[in-house]
Amino acid sequence: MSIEQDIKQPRFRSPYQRMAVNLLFTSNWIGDMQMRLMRPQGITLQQYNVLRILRGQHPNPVRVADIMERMLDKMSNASRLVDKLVVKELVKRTECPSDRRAVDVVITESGLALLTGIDELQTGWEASLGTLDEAEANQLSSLLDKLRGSE
Amino acid sequence: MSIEQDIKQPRFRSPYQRMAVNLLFTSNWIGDMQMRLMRPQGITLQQYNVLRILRGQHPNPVRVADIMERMLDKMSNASRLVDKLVVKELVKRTECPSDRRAVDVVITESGLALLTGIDELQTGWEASLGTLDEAEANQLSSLLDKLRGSE
DNA sequence: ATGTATTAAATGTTGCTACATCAACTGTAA
DNA sequence: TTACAGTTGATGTAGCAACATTTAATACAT
Repeated sequence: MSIEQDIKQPRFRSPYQRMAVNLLFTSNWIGDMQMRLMRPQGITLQQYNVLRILRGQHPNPVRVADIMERMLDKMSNASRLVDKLVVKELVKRTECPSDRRAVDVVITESGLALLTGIDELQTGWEASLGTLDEAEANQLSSLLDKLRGSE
Repeated sequence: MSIEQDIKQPRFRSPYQRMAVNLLFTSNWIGDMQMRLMRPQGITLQQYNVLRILRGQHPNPVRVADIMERMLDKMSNASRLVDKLVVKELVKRTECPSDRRAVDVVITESGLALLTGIDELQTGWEASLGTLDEAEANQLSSLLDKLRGSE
């Protein structure tokens, strides 16, 4: 369905405005599906992102500042996200011995197990994006990269 | 810059995962710029979206439910967004005479004036997306439409 | 060694989303 | 007319983003 129909706006000022609106809309559409995927697992999308980052470095610890740097949503409160994950016992937080300001965060076995389960769900979800073939998916990525190239 | 560099993740499971992550990231990138555009105007991005919808129907009133339907971010609290705009005197809220459950919302002169000023800023901002030419912008939109086609 | 600047994390505030629920109102059928 | 289902908007809650500020620890210059 065209973006015009999806948001019931018949005209746009320019191809650029149309593209920008389409991007925000499609991103929400994807984020929404991802969120619905995570909820039954007891975590939110942002908590999942933190866990993924931690798994990427496992068994090495990751500092809160490093987590922030790698998050998609810029930075803000990785500290509070880690809080929630500690409560769920999906990560462990220990004071960094070499720098007592810093905090080392490590994913637990329980956290790794959760991610393993989610991996399967993710693979299934990606299959539902099959309206684009691989070449088109790559082309879309390239256009996005080029768009941001302005910076 | 490639998405791999932007988020410091060297590999993705598939072109589809890469595309999805790229979409979320680029959408945040655009939303961020838009937000910075709005803030000096004293409104948030979501409040701006509500005003745009109201201007589209001006001088006809729009119901809260209609606003929700047209918002990019699905539905939730158009009611509270209208609250904030009423306080700023950018919109007026009156009980709908034909159906006392419904609420008619209309943009004020002050609201229209604000949007006129923002229009210029938007046009300037769109120019900064010029790393893509118009054909590429249209192509990107088409790919996004096709992606959502799965539904 | 001491004072200053810098860094890391935590925390407080505002605004938003998603969801559930509620209250008021309307339409319809018995 | 009355009962009930559906609709419209408001509101309460949890979670996250952006931003500013605070606290603690460290680095550095004098």
